[in-house]
Amino acid sequence: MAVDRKQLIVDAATKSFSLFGFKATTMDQVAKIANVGKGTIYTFFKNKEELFDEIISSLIIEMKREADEAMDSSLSFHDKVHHGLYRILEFRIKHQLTIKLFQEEKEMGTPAVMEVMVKLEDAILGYLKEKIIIAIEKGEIQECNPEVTAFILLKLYIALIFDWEKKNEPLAKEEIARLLEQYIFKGLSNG
Amino acid sequence: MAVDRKQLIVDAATKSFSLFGFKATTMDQVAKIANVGKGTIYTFFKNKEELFDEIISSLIIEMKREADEAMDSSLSFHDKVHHGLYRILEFRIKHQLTIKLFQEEKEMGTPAVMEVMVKLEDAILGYLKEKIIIAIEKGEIQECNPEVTAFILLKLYIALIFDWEKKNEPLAKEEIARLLEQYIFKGLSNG
DNA sequence: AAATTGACCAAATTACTAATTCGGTCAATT
DNA sequence: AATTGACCGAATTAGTAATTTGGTCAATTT
Repeated sequence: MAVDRKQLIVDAATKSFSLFGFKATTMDQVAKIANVGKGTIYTFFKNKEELFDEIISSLIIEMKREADEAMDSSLSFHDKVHHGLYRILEFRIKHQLTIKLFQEEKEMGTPAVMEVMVKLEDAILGYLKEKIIIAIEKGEIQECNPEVTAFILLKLYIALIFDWEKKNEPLAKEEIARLLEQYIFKGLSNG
Repeated sequence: MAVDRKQLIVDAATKSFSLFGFKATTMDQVAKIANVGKGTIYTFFKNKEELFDEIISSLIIEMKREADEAMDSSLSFHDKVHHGLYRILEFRIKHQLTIKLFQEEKEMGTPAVMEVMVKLEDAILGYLKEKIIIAIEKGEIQECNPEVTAFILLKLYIALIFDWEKKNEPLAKEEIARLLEQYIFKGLSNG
C-alpha cells in the first residue's frame, strides 16, 4: 500500500506548528518535512488555516478522550469534575502544540491562532456543560444554569492552575481539589 | 498664593494619560497642558514613570475609599464583598484612565503599564485579604487561607463581569450577587 | 485519467536606512 | 532659588527596497 500522503502532511504540519507556531510555519516547510510537493497539500486542504483547523479538531477529540478516561464513573461529581478538568489542563501544559499556540496567542495575537483558542475553550465549556446537565438530572448537584456553572468552573481552574503560579508557589493537585470542594461544592459561609 | 505647579502637572498628566495612554503621552505635551516648562516637571518627578506612579498611587487610594464607602458595616460579609468588589470593578470601567491603561496593557504591552496594573491588582488583593481576615476573626465565615480566598473572589468577579460579556449577554448586578452566593457562600453540592 | 509536482506570481512581510521624535539635562533667565 | 526651553543622544517611526509567503496551474509522473 502506498503511503498516506494526507497523514504525512498532517504529521509534518503538527510537528512544525508545535516547534515554530502557526505564523512561522511555511507551507514550503510543511511540504518538505512531509516529503511531498507543495501542490499536494492543496489537494487535501483548501488553505493553511483549514490544515490548522483539522489538526486542532483532532486535538479536541483527543482531549475529550483524555477527560473521559479521567472521569471514573464511580467518582462523586466534584471528583469527576476535578479529575476531568485537571487532566484537560495538564494536557494543555504537556503538549508542545498547545504550549506554542498559547504563547503565540499572547505574544503575537495571530488571528488564526486566537480563533482556534476560542474554539478550544468552547469545546471544553460544551463538554463540561453536558456533564453538569447530567449531574443535575441525577440529583448529584442542585439546580443551576449549566452554562454559567461550566464557565465558572473553568475560569476558577485556570485561575488556580495558571494564574496563581505567576505570583505564588504552585498549588498541588490535592490542594486544588480541596479548594474546589471548600468553595464551590460546600460554600464558605457559616450559618 | 501662587499656583500649585505640582498639581497642575499631575492634572495635566492624568488628562493626557487618560486620553492617549502612557506611551503616547509626551513630556512636552504634559508641560504644555500644565502651562509649565518641561524642566519644571523634573523638579517634582525623577522621570516619566515616577510621575505615572504617583498618579496610580492616588488612584489606588481613591479606589479604596470608594470600596469602603460601598461596604456598609451593617451588611453581611458576602454582601459587603459583593458591593465592595463591584464598586471597584465599576470604578475601573467608568474611569477613562483605567480603561485606557487596560487597553494599552492588552494591545501594546507597554512595560510601565504592565507593572502598574500588577500593582493595582495587588492593592485590590491586599484590601480584600484584610477584609477576609476580619471576617474570619468575627466568625462570619469559616477558616480559610485569606490569600487564596481573595484571589479566588477577585478572579471570579473579573470572570463574571468582564470575561462573560465577551461571548454572552452581560450579567445584571443582582444576578452576579446571586451567583456569588450560590457558588461561593453556599456551595453547589447536594447532601 | 488521476495524482503529483515545483516554478511562478501577486501580496504580504521583513530588513534596511533616513528622518523624526522623545525623555531628560542644564546653562541662561526670571 | 525657581523656572525655563534650546539642546542632546537614544529611541522610534516612516519610507523603501528586498525577500518571503500562500496559493495556482501547466507540465510531469504514475
